[in-house]
Amino acid sequence: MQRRHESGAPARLRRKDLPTDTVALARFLIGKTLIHDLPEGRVSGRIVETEAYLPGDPACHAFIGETRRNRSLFLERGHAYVYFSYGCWALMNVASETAGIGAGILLRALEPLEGVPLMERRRGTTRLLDLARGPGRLSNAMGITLAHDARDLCNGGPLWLAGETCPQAKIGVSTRIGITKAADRRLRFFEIGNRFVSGPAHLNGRGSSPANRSDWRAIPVDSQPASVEG
DNA sequence: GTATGGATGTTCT
DNA sequence: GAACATCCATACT
Repeated sequence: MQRRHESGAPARLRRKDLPTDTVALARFLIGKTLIHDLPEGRVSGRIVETEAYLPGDPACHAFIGETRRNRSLFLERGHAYVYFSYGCWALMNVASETAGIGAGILLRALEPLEGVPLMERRRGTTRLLDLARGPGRLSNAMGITLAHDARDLCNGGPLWLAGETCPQAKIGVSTRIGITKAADRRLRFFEIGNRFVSGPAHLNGRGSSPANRSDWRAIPVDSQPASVEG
């Protein structure tokens, strides 16, 4: 679904606005705004896809214990964990839980809102759909690099989270993408029907055959985070 | 629309 | 030296 962004930025999210629980935060972030104020101007986008990496989760980088690479996951919620993936890409996460507990949310896709020309230049394409669909593209379009690892997104800095630019649509849940450990857990969240969500259609609520219906499901509006898996 | 394979560098064994 | 929360081009149905 296409959206025009409204004039004026939504309010900054403060740390106390963020749920502490990792699954709750992953769901909360869908529909919120990621903003980066660069010297060249502002780039921003609507978060449409996230993945939760929980405490004690074998797929979470923090599972092996705190190392130099993953230490940002152990920061208080609202800090960035940015790491280098597959030799080319910086992947952006938001640390969750309380300080000392290693867990976080991978931001997988954005619907571009502001600074589209800047994103196009960084990405080397003018295809709106390809600017920030996928975690590597997202960081590339937003100008997020390893230098942003451990940054606090809630301290008034240039990289920050903001509220919704329009009401949150329904959220779907599926298995996570591109992992081998704990691959059956349903910890990927996305805005149902949004074309800027990455991954195969059968995981995004757009599967054509009825057999694919079981690959994802809508989350009941009032469900508790603990009940969305399974 | 989906599937496959190569490229890339850091981290940890 | 293997693993890796990916992307892109290419070759299919």
